Formats: sequence, C-alpha cells, structure tokens
Amino acid sequence: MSTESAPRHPTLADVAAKAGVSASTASLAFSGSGPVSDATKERVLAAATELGYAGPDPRARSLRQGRSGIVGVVIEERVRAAFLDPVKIRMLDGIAEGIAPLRAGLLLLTDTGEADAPVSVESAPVDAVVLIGCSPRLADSVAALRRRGIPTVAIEGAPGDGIPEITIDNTAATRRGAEYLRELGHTKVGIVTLPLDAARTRGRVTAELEAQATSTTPIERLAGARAVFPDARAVAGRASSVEEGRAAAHVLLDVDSADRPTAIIAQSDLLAAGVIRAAEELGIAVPADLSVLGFDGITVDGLQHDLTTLDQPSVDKGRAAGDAVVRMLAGEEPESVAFTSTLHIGDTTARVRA
Amino acid sequence: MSTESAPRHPTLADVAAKAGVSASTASLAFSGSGPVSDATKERVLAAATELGYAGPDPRARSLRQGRSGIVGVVIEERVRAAFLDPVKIRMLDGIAEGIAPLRAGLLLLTDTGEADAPVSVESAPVDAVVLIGCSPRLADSVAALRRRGIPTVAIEGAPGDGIPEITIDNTAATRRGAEYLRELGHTKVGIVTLPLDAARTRGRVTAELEAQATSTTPIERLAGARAVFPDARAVAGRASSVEEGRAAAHVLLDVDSADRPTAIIAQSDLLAAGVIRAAEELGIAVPADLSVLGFDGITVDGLQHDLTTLDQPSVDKGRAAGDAVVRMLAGEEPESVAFTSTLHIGDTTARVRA
DNA sequence: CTGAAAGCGCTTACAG
DNA sequence: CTGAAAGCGCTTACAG
Repeated sequence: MSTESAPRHPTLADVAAKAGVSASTASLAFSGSGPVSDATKERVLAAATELGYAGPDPRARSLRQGRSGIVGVVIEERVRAAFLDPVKIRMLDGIAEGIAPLRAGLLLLTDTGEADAPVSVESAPVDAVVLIGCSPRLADSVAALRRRGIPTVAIEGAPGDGIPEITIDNTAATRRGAEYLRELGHTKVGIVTLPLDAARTRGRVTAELEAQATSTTPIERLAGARAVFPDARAVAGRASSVEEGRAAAHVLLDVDSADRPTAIIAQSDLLAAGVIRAAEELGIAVPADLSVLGFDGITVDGLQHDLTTLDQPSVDKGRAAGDAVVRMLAGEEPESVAFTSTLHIGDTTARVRA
Repeated sequence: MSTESAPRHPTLADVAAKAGVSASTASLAFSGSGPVSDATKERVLAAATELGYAGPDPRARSLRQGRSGIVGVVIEERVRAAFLDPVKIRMLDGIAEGIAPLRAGLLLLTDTGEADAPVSVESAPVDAVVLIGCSPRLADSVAALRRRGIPTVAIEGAPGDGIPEITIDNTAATRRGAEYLRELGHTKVGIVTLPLDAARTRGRVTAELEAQATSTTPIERLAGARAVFPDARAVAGRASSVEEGRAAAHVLLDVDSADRPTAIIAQSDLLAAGVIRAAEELGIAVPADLSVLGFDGITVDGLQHDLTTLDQPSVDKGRAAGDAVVRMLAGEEPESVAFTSTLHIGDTTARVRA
C-alpha cells in the first residue's frame, strides 16, 4: 500500500460534476429532502460510488445547519471513576434513549476546570449538554454554556436558573425506608453514607465533616434517615462500592453486641451489599440479626439476597434528561422533573428480635 | 425570563466590528496563533465580553481546519452492556489518555447496523475512530471509514488491512496459566468461558457451539487452556459477570466428587469471582479443594481473595490505541501492538491434594 | 503588527 | 424537477 500523493477526498462538487448535475441537486440526491428524479438520483449515486465519495462531510453540514448532531455529557474527571457506578451507566443509557429522536451522538466531557483539558464544555461542538452528578466547580462551565446559548439539563446538582433539573426524592424516600425499619421495631440503626466531601473522607460522620459536605445527594439521604433516627451513627464510604460498604459496616458492627445496630441504612445498593458481606464475616445473620436497607434498585452482581431498597428510576432519569434536551432544541422550555423512588421490600429486612 | 426576539448569537465578525479590527485580527486574538499587540488583543477581548461572545464556533472552526477534535469510540449496542465490563471502562480511560495530545473528546458510537441508528460511524464528525471489541457485522462500518479516509484502530477484532490492531496474547497467556495449574498437580480441570456466539448461549461448550463462535477472545483463551488440558469440560457464561461465573461453576462442581475438577480456569476475573462464590456455597474450600484462575487483573469489588489471574494491561491497550490514532493523524502508519499478560499468583490456587 | 480575500463543503431559499 | 447564488463562521496564507 503506497501512500502516493494522497489524492484529496472527493467532495459533493466533484460528484455533481461527474454526474453532470449541480451541487444543489447532488445534495438533494443524498439528503432526500427535495424532489429529485429517480434517474438523476441514480446517476449521482453512481458517480459517488465511482469516485469513492462516502457522503456529505458532517463538518460542513453541521456548520451550514447550525447543528452538530452531538450531545455532550459531562461526567466526573475520569471515565473510570464515573462509570464505576452502575446508576450512572444506566442514566447514560437513558439519555441515549431520550435523545434518540435527535439521532445524535453522545460526547463524553469531563468537568476538570483545567486549562489544558481536552475539548471542554466551553469549546465542544455540541448542540446541548447534560450534566451528570455535577460538582460545584461546574459553575464556570455552566456560565459558558449559557453564554453560548447551549441548552443544558442537569441530573441532580442544581446549577441554577434556566436549567431544568432531573431529581429524585432522596430525603423523602430514605425517610420512608427508615420508617419501615421503625415499623419493624428497629431503634438502634446505623447509616453508611456515600462520600460527603470533595476529599471523599472515609469514616465516622462528624458534625465537622457534614459541614464540609459538597455533595447534595448523601446529605439529603442522611436527612431522611435522621428524620426518623436522629441519633443514628453514620459512617462515610470513600465511594459507592461493596468494599467501602464492607469497611464502613465493620466500623458500625465491630462493637459490643449491646451497642450494635439491628439495622443499617446504606445510601447505595453497592454499599448495602458490602454491609451484608461484613455481616457474613462477623457471623451476623441477615435479616434475622441485622436488617439492611439499600438505595438504587440495581442488580448487584453476585449478591444472592433480594435487597430491600429504595428503587430509583435511573434509566427514566436519563431518558427525562434526554427528552428535556430534545424539547429545548425544539424551542420549548421544559420543566424540571422530580422522580419518586419506591420502597422495594426484599429479604434483607425483618422484624427486630424480641 | 422572557424569550424576546432571540437575538442572534454574536459572531467573530461582530466582535471584530465592535473592537474596530478585522476579522483576521480578532481570530488571532482568540487563537493566539499569530502576532497581535497586547492592546489590540485586549480591545478584542473586551468587545467579546461586552457582546457576550463565548469564543469561536467550533463547527465553523472544524470545517475550516478539517478537524473536529472528536475521536469516535465504537462500542457494543448499548452503553449499559459495554460498560458492565470493567476492562472496557479501563480501556476507555486509556484511550482518553492516549489521545490527550489531540485535546479531543470521545464520542460514543454504537455498531448496530440499523438504518435508523443515531449518528453512525458513517456520518459522525470524527477525526478518527477506535473500535472496541468489535463484532463481525462491523465490516460495513469499517468499509465506510476507509472510504472516508478516517484513521481507524481496533482493540481486538482484526477488521482487516491498514487498520492497526491492539491485541493481547490470549492463547499464550491462558496456556501459561494452565501450565501453572498442571505444575501444581491438577489434572481434572474445568473451564468457564465468556460468551462464544452472538446469541450468548449459556451452558456446556459443545463442538457445535464452538463452531458457531463469533468472538475471537474466548476462542483463543479456550485454545490456550485446551493446549494443556485437551479434555477439560467447558461451560459458557452469558456475560462476564459474577452471577454467570457462579451459575457456570455450579454446572461444573455439582457432580460426584470423583468427577469434580480440582481447578477451574475462568476467562475473566468476574467469572472467577463467581466460581469462588459457588465453591463457598458448596462448601468447597478455595484454594485447598479448588484452585481458581481468572483473567484480566482487575480488582473485583467485594472479593476478599487475591485472585490468581492473567493480568492484562487494559489501560495500556487503550492508551496504545489512542497513541496509534495520534500517529495516524500525524501521517504516520503505526504498527499493530501486541501486549503480554502476566501471570499473577494470588491465593486462589494451590497444589492439588494428594 | 494588521487587513482584504479566499475558501473549508455543504444546504437552502429562490427562480425557473 | 433542476440550477445559480448566497452564506453558515471561521482560519489561513498573503500582502502590506
């Protein structure tokens, strides 16, 4: 394969010339958005094939049309970190479904405010943007998006006016779960939280740590649990993972059995799976001796239990965000959407032992 | 917030006019790629601020420059399916690192050959494309990419000439792992494979199923295992997951203890974790009564064991693919890269009992 | 250091 | 049903 003089790729003009028609007609033959005789269309397509023309250049098309056919999704710094969480992946899937009418692609954008960052929110050729679990530092990006007039939707994160938000009832849902535990007779309850602060501090949740919290979701869920069990001890994990849940549960469970909680409220299903794991290790039976409540409603790979959890509509959230994007691009001003999580009662919660 | 007559967004020309300079100069002030006096630059920037100009339109820029600053990544049909696999996520992370010099974004593309698909490989405004775990049906897309002259790199999948591939030594690595098991005295060995065919058939691997296989990776790894244990029974999982590994292991282990394998070769770490789980359930001690070998070298969330596994450089693979893309865009013709996996000896393998 | 001109490749009113 | 013209918003040689 010799590289030769790298012949310029053929353009629509080349094809039109070869087919003996105007560029306009050739364009119509490809887009099908105008009346072209079958004979002409065939001739154009034949010329294209002969020249090895692979269809209109998307760059030129997007300039002309004012649309790039790309929707940006802003995630955390690294792909790895963001997609460790099955809930985020499901949301992404939902977004893809929601923007389907746009026939657009999803561009991964990170929200590192660094100047040397790759294509940023400020300069990416996107028609719209969805912010996923966005951090406070996102403020700059939001400002840029607004200046650019790029429709923006946020999934949990409240970045300000004019931006529709897709949320769930973190506080109320957790409260509902906590009330269920109380109905089962539990009074000694522990809590395992998602990372509260930017540093992802692990360990006992102190007033000090709560004051430093930057993430709204864990704080809201914590409030819901505290509404029912004001004095519940809480331990924060460094991430939403089985391993972190396990570690946090050990802190709560590795005490005199008199002090030991009879129920643990975990802020995610992965954390809950870790709590169950810790209980197994300590010979504490679930749910007989320990009730465990999760949050998310995902299927935790390898977990044998049917977890009692707050089932949140992750895919729906993504779809709603995608749908809002579609509406905004159509000139509408979609409302924010608040979803409700439902308490799924599985086999990890039981009445407290007499 | 009244919408009013939606004032056209300001363009570089508007800014230039306001600043009293030419468009060329205004452009230079933004890009910094030419000599502009500080005074002029300041004037331009001030005008931009005043008009609410957020910088050059990326669409126009990409048409003019012939680069969109976007690299496409072709994954399986659904985001959810593709990113269930931690190895793929790590590769994606590696790709992001590899293309960093490009300062480009990653566009998620799916390889459904459907006509009504969203922005496809055929029409996406990408400068280059990385194929991840691509299926045979990808042939059409590859043809389109070639016609378009879009540099393409494949991570495992051999889509043909001119396309550099990033591979690992599936067969040799598995063989090495199998030999290690043999050295430990194992002769009765079972295999748990990744999905072999497009339908993801679960269960015993028959000659018939092997003949229908469309995925190269599991076939290569199977060959490596069979090179040492020709008669080993194999069971296929529907996916790379703990749950599938568990189910497959039950098929292999739920037999008379005389027929029971003393070691199981799993084609992924998630599958291996499932095997260990099944062993726990059956009261079979790992590694005392059953040795378990994985593949990947990821950290399986919640797994207490230090898994003996073939450690493959997932992130490196992605980075190499990204690097190849960068080179191709620079006019080079990068070679294919073959990585080597290393046997990591953990605590899940032991000498067979006398 | 600055400006006038051309053009990236396409699509879209507008005539005919 | 087809064509000539304009222009999407920018960047880049090229003069000065």
